[in-house]
Amino acid sequence: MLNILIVEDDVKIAEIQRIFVEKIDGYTVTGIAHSISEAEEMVFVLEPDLVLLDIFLPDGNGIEFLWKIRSALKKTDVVLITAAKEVEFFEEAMRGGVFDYILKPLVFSRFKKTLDEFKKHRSKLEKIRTISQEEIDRLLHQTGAISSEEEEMPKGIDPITLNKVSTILTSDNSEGLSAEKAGLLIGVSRTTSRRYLEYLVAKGTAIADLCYGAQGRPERVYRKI
Amino acid sequence: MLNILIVEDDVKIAEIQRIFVEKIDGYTVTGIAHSISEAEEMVFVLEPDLVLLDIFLPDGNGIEFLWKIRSALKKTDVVLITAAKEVEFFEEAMRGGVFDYILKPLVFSRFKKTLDEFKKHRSKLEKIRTISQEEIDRLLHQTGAISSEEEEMPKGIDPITLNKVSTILTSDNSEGLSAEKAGLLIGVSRTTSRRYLEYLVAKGTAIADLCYGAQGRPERVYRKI
DNA sequence: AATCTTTTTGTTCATTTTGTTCACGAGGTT
DNA sequence: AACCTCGTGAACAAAATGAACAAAAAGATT
Repeated sequence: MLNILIVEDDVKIAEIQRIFVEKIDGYTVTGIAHSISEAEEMVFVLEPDLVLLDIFLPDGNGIEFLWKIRSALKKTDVVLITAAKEVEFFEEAMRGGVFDYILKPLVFSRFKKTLDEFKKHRSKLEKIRTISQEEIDRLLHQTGAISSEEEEMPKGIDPITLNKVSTILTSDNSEGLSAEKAGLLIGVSRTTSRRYLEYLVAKGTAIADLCYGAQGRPERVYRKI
Repeated sequence: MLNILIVEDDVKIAEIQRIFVEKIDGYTVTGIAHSISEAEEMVFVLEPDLVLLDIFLPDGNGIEFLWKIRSALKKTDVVLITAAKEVEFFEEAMRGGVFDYILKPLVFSRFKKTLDEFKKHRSKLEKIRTISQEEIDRLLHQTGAISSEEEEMPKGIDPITLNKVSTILTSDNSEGLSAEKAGLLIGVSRTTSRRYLEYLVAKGTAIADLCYGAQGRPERVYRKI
């Protein structure tokens, strides 16, 4: 059984979180705090496994509270649940080693996913005393092992063509390349260059944007990350 | 160019790390420290983007040094490179928000993967001011949007354009945005921006109001909920 | 209070580009 | 030689946009 402390000033939202937690097996809510001061009183006594923490509270900042937890409790993890969409908060949260960062409005499916992951995470760590690189990669990034150099290519993707597309995308200095233009530069059809560009987007190596013309459907342009 | 500080007591291994870094585009090694005390002197002056940090050093513990970095430098990330296979260290590192944890012996392909990810990570964060749940999931867990249920877009609504409209509406601090003005800011026609703004109203994410001028039909202005 | 003038909305539809399907041909295998 | 596999691109349906225009909503004028 994992213990949870909810820190959320909005009474109704705190209640929703409690109901959500109780719908998920293996968790107990041992405390609910509606302010940072209440939370500080409770967290060091309860020593919960997990704190569900809001950032904006009337009497303090959730991230500062996160640092207090970090300096005092070595076994308590934190999930931020907040409306703060600014990257600055997210960056601070990452450097504070939060387990997850959930944006409001709270959706049950997303919430459950985090708690399920956390349960898995804890039980995995409990079972082992020493760790391997594969396990680290899985736990830290939830990504499989590096598969020792050889990148698995999906069907329809050829390494040589991919390299060409990737290269001209990198060397492009204008405001993005359309599939048409990219294809022309390499000497393949729009269809093919598009296939590779979309693959890069899916992989996270490139991003897609829209370029609106005088009329007609806008052009999809691709840029390196 | 991202700056790296290497903290590693073994001179030979430190040298290997320097050579590895120089093989990867976009990075410069600005300092090498062979002890914690040297590292402390250097890190607060250099303020590197990334510290490659060992845990066991003759005059101190890398994880304690990590906490010193965390409390003083808000823009410096850390990758642990260590032979410490014990989960306790790994857990502490996770709670300290390390970017990655690499086990010795150091393999170039694994090392490069981390630095490539870090470069992507930084440039992604640079480009955005506000963040979505999808982006968070990507950045925090590298799980490529498999997680959340695919949001079905109605015909005529493109996710990219929707995101742009939604963003400028959120960042608008005046008394509401007209379709005309919103379109101008994004680079689309009034017709298009209107289509998306009305979609947001229908979805309940935005509200519409009227702004009466000196004469003529009043202007419809949109605001975030 | 009826009508005019002004300004912006709401809608239609041509235009442009996307996204998908499927046949083709190169290269390898039985 | 027959068969299979896989990357490619021509062809086509679907989608997203904006110009144009009629309708609407307000104040101004008679």
